[in-house]
Parts: sequence; structure tokens; C-alpha cells
Amino acid sequence: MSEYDQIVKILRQHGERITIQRRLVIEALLATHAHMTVNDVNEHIQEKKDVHSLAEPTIYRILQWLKELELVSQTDMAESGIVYQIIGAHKHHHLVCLNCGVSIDVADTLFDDMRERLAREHGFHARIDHMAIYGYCSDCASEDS
Amino acid sequence: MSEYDQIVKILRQHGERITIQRRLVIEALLATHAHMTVNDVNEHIQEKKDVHSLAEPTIYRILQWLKELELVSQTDMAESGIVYQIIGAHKHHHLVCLNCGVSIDVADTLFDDMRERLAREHGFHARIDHMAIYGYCSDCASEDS
DNA sequence: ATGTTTGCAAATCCTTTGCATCAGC
DNA sequence: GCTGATGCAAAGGATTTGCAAACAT
Repeated sequence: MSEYDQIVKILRQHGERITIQRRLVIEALLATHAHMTVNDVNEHIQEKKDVHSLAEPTIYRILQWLKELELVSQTDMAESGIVYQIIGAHKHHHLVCLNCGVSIDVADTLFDDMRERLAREHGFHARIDHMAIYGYCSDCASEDS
Repeated sequence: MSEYDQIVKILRQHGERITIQRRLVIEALLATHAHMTVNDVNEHIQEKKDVHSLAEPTIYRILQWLKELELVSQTDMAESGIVYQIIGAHKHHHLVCLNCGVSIDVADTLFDDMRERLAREHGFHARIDHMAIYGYCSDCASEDS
């Protein structure tokens, strides 16, 4: 079963309706599997010339809906704006340099210890889907005071 | 030396000018030592009837300036909006429940291991001033499936 | 058939900008 | 006096909303 079908299956189990617009947004997110802004999603859909483009408010509504269903993560990437991404198999996070802007991928296991500690000490179940950690990359940290 | 004087000292060492407006914003942030939105700062200043209120753009500019000087942190607290806070002695972070909205304070030491690991494995110097971690508090996690 | 979702347009909110005036050093 | 900060008004951009028409189930 394709990833798209899996998502649709989950949606149907929740009793959610599948519309053309929702299908297009999910497919756009799956196409790159990278994080996309609302605008990225919009452009990706418009490039498929055969389909009519969606109204922007609709994209906002669909992304919000997917986020509430915990199928999509929402992350503020500072200069890059707010990005959305399917919560899938390749969960990862980002180290963002405040000086040069470079973004370094880090594995989700980075948070294993912290998650465990939060659960043990505070009974808190952290939902860290796609985190951006700001700071200074090795190049910028060394060249600066 | 008061906390305010310490901050002013740092600013003067940077060659920054101290204006009435900047003083008012810093005092507002120090008054509660809690995180405040731009609006919170504005209202706090307006309540001191003896002083003229600041133009909103000025507050934005001053907070941005303090943030660049690493004296103030900026955090997106989801429903509560973007909040600012003096980076001071009592550094802490927040666990925010996605269900009931409760905010639990956690000590900065939570990130000690992660910071050390990021430095060692990626040469990355994380600047985690005031982080919000989303998830589910113990009450909401147990009552839900 | 019924209840939901979409499209459109407009409103709203937050934040930024340009420029003349004012103030700190 | 020089340089940079502020106030005002206006622009800008992203996101949300109301409502009628279209659609999924």
C-alpha cells in the first residue's frame, strides 16, 4: 500500500472526507517529503497544469486539519517561514545557524533521553515532530568571538 | 547593582544609546520577569499613567534590538503568540499541553546532555534561551487513548 | 439528502517601512 | 553637531472569516 493510501485509510477511519483538494495537498507533501511552506504547496499544485489550482484559504484549512489529526507537523524555521511536513518514517530535526542560516539535519534519537526524562520526571509526553534548534554552526562559532 | 543597571552597563559597553523608550521596555520586562507579548509590554507601560505611551513600532524595534544583543529571548508559544523575556538568572523552559493548554516550567538543565551532544557530534553551539516543548501533560495523556 | 468543504472576497491581525523630527552622546 | 532613535501614517504580508455554491458520502 502506498504512503498516500495509508494516509487516506487513516483519514477514512476517522470519518473524514477525501476531496480533490485534500488529495492534492497530501500528494504535494508526499512528492518531496521535505518541509514546505503554504506557498510551496500552492506552487507545487499549480505546476501540475492539468489540475485547477486551489484557493489559498483552502490550503491553510487543509494543513491545519492535517496538523490536528497529527499527520502533519508545523515548524517555524525563522527566515524560511512556517513549514509543514508529513509526519512519516524519516523523522528528523534541524539545527539552524543564527549567523549563516545553514540547516543541519539531526536524527530523532537526539531527543530520546529528553523524552524519557520528561515522561519520568513530569509525566509529560512530548510530541516533538519536527523541531528547529537555533544556535551557531561550527564554522560560525569558531570564527566569532 | 540592580538588574536594570547591569543591563544598561552591558548596553553602554556595546556603545548603544539609552533612551527613555528603551528604559521603559527593559523595565517592563524586568517588572514581571515573565514572558510578555508586544501587547503585554505596551499595556504595562501605559498603566504607568505618568509616562507617555510608546508607539508600537518602537516596541517592536526595541525588542528586536534586545534580541539581537542576546539580552532577550523570543519564543513562539502557539495560542499565546510570540513572547519576549529577559535572559536572566532564572533560565527555564516550558512544557505546553496541546490538549488543555497548561504550561509547566522546566529547568534549563534539561538540555545539558543534548547541548553537550550537539557540540560533540556536530560542533553546533545551541542557543536555547526559552524553548516551548509541545506534548500532552500527565492528566491529558492518561484520560485520552 | 444531508452535512461538509470549497471558493471568493474581504476583513483582520501582526509586523515592518519611509521619512521628517527629535534626542543621546 | 553628528548620528542614530522615535513617531506617525501607511504599506505589507500572512492568515482567518462569512457566506453561497458545490461536493462527498
